[in-house]
Amino acid sequence: MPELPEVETIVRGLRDPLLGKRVVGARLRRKTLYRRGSLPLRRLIARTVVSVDRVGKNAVLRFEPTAVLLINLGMTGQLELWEAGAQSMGNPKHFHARVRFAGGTELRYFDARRFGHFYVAEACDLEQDLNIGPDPFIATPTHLRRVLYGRTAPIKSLLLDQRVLSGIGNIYADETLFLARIDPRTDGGEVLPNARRVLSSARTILNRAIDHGGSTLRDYRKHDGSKGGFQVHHAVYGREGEGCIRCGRAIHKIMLGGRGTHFCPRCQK
DNA sequence: AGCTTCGCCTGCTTGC
DNA sequence: TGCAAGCAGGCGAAGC
Repeated sequence: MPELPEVETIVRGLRDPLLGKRVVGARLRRKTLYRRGSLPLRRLIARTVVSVDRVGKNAVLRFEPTAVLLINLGMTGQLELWEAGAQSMGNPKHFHARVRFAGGTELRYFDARRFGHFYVAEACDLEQDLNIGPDPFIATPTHLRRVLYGRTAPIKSLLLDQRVLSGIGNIYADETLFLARIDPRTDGGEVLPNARRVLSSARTILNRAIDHGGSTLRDYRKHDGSKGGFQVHHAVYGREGEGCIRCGRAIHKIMLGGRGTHFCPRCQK
């Protein structure tokens, strides 16, 4: 599942190869992958990439003359950087879009479950149009306290809400709460005194994950087709029944807000 | 408004 | 062995 570390890894890999390149062809075959209000992908033809960044879990490419391409990978989206003459790594069965650049480089999009979204606009206010909050590297404890104040939903569910904090998905929500030693079922409003610890834990986990190129459970791949390495460092996610790395007690798995949630009942209060 | 559930979608896993 | 049901979940919509 491409969360912040996975998208950050992909974006870093795409930045140098794409900066300054001019689009000579672009096509998205499956219309359902467009986010509402998007211009067609071919609108990018004859424009040049001037920046490649990440906002929350989205990859954001900006162009001159003015245009912006926003890609959300959903659950199984893959961005492959393809060079002329190379073998494609993606499954052709799930090939949905390509952007061709002068010189022969292509950006290819694969997505088995098709939960991803493309959004093309002449200009856009990202935070407003995406309706997302700051990511954990940008957010302050004050911001977190403000958005959690009085909330009765479980903190785990609120960490998944991109309007509260952007970039965190199911894996890193569980890992963050383990490091912060907070029970995922705790009411959001009761976490206010620990907002600083939640934020610093999120940053620690996300930074570690980025250092390892993200977590590959099944589908996630970097831009060059290789896998991430952080999955072997998960403390709780996917470790139901195994021993807690801190106290040895079995990790529990419950459903919270419809999501599988992993935690140590002894270490997380 | 806030909280929860559902639907989208495919492929791997589980159970009969 | 084979088939059907179960499960995974990011995100937006719908229901309460």
